[in-house]
Amino acid sequence: MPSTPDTALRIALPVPLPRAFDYRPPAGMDVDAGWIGCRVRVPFGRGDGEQVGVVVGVGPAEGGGDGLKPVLERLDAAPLLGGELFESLRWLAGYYHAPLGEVLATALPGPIRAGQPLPETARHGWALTPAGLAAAAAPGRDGKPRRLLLQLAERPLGEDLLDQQAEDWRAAARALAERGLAERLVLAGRPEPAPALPGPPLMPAQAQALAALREGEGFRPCLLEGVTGSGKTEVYLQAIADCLAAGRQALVLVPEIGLTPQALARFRSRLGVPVLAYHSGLADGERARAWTAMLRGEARVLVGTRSAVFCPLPEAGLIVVDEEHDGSYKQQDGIRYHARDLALVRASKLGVPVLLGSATPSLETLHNALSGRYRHLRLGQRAGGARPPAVRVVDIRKRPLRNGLSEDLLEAVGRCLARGEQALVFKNRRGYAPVLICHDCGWSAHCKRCDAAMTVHAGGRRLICHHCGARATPPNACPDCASLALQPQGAGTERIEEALAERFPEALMIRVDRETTRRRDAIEKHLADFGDRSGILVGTQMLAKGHDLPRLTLVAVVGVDEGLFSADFRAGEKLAQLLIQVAGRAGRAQLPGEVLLQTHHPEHPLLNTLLAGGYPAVAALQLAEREVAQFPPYAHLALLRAEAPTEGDMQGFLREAREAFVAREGVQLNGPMPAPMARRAGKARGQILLDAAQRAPLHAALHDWLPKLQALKSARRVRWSLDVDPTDLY
DNA sequence: AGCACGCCGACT
DNA sequence: GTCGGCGTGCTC
Repeated sequence: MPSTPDTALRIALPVPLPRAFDYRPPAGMDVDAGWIGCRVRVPFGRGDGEQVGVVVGVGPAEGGGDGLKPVLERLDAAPLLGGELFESLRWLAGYYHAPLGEVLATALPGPIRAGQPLPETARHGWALTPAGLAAAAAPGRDGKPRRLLLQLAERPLGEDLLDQQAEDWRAAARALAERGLAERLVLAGRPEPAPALPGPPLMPAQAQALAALREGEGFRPCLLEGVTGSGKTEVYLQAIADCLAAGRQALVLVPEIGLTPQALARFRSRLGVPVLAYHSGLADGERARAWTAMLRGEARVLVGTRSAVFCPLPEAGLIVVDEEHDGSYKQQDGIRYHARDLALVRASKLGVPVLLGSATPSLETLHNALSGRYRHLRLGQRAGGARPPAVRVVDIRKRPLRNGLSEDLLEAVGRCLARGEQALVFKNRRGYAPVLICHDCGWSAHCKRCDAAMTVHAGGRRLICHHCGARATPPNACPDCASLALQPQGAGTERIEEALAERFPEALMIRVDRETTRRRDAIEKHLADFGDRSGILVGTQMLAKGHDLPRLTLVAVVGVDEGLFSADFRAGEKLAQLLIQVAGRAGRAQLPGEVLLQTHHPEHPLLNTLLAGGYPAVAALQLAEREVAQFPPYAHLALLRAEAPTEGDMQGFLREAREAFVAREGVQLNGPMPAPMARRAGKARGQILLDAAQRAPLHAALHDWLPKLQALKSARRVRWSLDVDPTDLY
């Protein structure tokens, strides 16, 4: 469009205001649509404040164009956000009812958002000199330099790629350089797609799944359902190799605890191109570099956690979402987006296949697969002929428990150790005991700032609130009745470890939970130390997936009952997923596995269904329940949460919010109601839940409602947020 | 969210 | 007599 005197630039800024801002072009500059997607520096607010924003539109100013401030500086010569990614981010802003500026701020790596120039992404590599090429053609003495020489004779290799293939190539390279046979240089352009290294032969089910994935073209959402060990990763690898061979980029999303060095190493050792990692543990500069390398097409494969879904894919060929049911794909603060759902939207706009993998698919995804919206690819049995583990329910009604452990369970652990194998005792609760109770009057230690009991730690010498982090020293006597009969009630991982150590004093044992495993790679270290020696692992969720434990044959689950009677409508689904995941750790081809579920409710339908029919049966049962109760995926939810220092402010806001809601056909408003934890960290918490059978009226209602909420004076006294498709109703 | 402007308590 | 508390209003 021609630039007229009143042409303005619409700019999204990283502020929580639901609109863009108009600016005048920089003095003497013409603007056109080529500015859209570029970053600009603009004056903002009173005083001399500046912000970096993104141009989202060019056209006549809405207010006539008078009194607009000028753009100070254009930061990108070419759009940073173009085409599909920009469209997908617009979709995200609309779907989650979040300001576009904030969405852009969430999507861009820190330094890029802050206006820094795009980082240098050039790769250094090694190539043979003419003398080197001649030497490669002639016979020579075998050794590391010789092998590198032959490798480089085929093509120059990037240092990233050499790092991926062997850790000790640098000495060999230096030796070649000293003899004038090889030289270090900057590699221009993109990595040549090299043939993938051969993997194990595919089993029939894997080959079928791959063939079904390859069929057709354009957007194809596929659910790859297969139990632990059925070879999902092998299908991913082949699909990625296809994608690379076609000269296209691949994005692989993994859960937060799934991006282990082993997982990365597996991708790296098999794909003939550099594999970039992207996760929250990366330094700002590294994230910016990986993002930019994808933008420039220099990087071909990116494996990352939730936020990796925002990386540019100018030459996309495939998106993989591993463990698609995993809760870490949903962001739980700021813009509460679901990375799996954004991955689907991106794949659709990009016209590429998206592969959702899981042994225990979310009910949403399963529903889409069963109704034919997604291709449903199934992998049947475990690789290498391993049998599924035998599952036994241990009924502990009226049985004495020693620190939460039944005699049955202890004996099973003893037998496992006697065989020289490994046992995993799983308890979804860290600490010594979940509550300190007075045996005489029933008093229990509660957090002053939360509606929650304090967890006993350090063998009874400390109380910690798991919700706000508050610490306290346990009283010597009951504050209510002065009795000295204060007892830790129930058991967490710490107490279970203690009890097992008492019973099996000789056994090697480690505990893996947030306490013992602060750092990201600490699990790896722990498990590497453990190796394949016989012993006991005690732990929480953290132990449920990943990490190869070849001698693990017994999995004992101690904390089943909490999940059976939770108020959360997703509790059953989550418990079934967790049990399947943790049970999947037991057993290998040569060593059959055993799983024990210790419960007070052996007759519970969820456990019986799981035992009789596995996850598919539980999923079918849960889907039927959701349909009757009109919960997702048969209905759609949005949750307005509010928290304030005083109960009155919080309730006042939610009351006014309710009054501001304009009734709409097909949308129900429930509440205000207290949050399941009505007080947390000293704040009163409440919520309003909207539900609707169809998305369209729900989103129309939210579109009308949000500006009204923003305008409420009571909104200033509370922290509030809207969660579209909440996964937890707390 | 920042940030500035604006009217009421304990300090040099 | 000031420094500063955070209430409320605005940001092209």
